[in-house]
Amino acid sequence: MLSKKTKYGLKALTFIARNGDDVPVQVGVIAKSEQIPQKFLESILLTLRKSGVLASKKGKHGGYYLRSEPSEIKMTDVMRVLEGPIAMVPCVSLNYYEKCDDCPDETLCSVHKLMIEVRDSTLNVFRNTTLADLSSVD
Amino acid sequence: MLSKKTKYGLKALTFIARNGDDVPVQVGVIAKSEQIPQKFLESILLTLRKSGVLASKKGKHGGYYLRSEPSEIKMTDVMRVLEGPIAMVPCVSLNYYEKCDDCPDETLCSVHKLMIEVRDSTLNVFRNTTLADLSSVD
DNA sequence: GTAATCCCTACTAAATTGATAGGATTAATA
DNA sequence: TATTAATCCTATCAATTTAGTAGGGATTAC
Repeated sequence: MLSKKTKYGLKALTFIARNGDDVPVQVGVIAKSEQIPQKFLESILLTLRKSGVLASKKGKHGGYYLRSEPSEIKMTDVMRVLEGPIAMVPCVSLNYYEKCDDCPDETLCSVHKLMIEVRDSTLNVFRNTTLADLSSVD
Repeated sequence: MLSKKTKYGLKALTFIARNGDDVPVQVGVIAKSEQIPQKFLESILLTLRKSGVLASKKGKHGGYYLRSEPSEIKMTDVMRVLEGPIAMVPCVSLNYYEKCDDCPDETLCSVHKLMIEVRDSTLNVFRNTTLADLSSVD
């Protein structure tokens, strides 16, 4: 299951992208429009900022804005920040690889074999989708 | 993340498939060989039996065996039983569809759009992979 | 009838998720 | 400079899910 965190994060990013990049968008505005608990959304946007996807402006008339063009923001990056590793098991993760305690030989492990396939196909989607694709109304 | 339940279930199915279909395999044998807590594995194999993937024989010299040929057991079926819906959100699930409370219009939802893609690519893997593929040693 | 095996229900500890609370910090503007 | 409106940060918490454990009942081979 997709976590609420990721769902809210994607919705918020889409909202910001659709808004255009002239002025920063406030958390409160997004929360109200997208029906997201404001405090929860605050923490989500904070992690997106810390990870470099979003930038922010503090104080009055502050808010969040995209650090790059929507077409430059890949889902691989966004999903890794919000949802964590794309691989369903650490032993097939590109960025967070970890050997299984049990598995004596990965090449013989059926789970490993299957999860490599799943990882690759999912990765293929995320690599070829940007925030611009999500934000377009087609 | 893939649950342990699914991981153990897949390993057990692979073990049974590799064993050949002449005699039933006991839970204890699988648990020992694959380093899976026996009682936990018992409950997993039970759900696989109830869902029609496995069949069992009770009593002495009993155990579990495949109900069909490995090449006939699709990962779509196995994964749905073990891990639940393949879609990451209910609003893109083929078998467990549910409308989002928030989303007024799915066609405008960016999360929906992205998750359709992910679902399709994952489904493509599971539809084209059978237990025979997992069990082969190539 | 006894041993081995699946079957079933109930319980539980730990981790994760989805928040909420309260305030500190920063910046615009009157 | 005081006020207001924002982000930023830390801590806490209830509910749910996960990953098991416990104990015994039912069935079958021998």
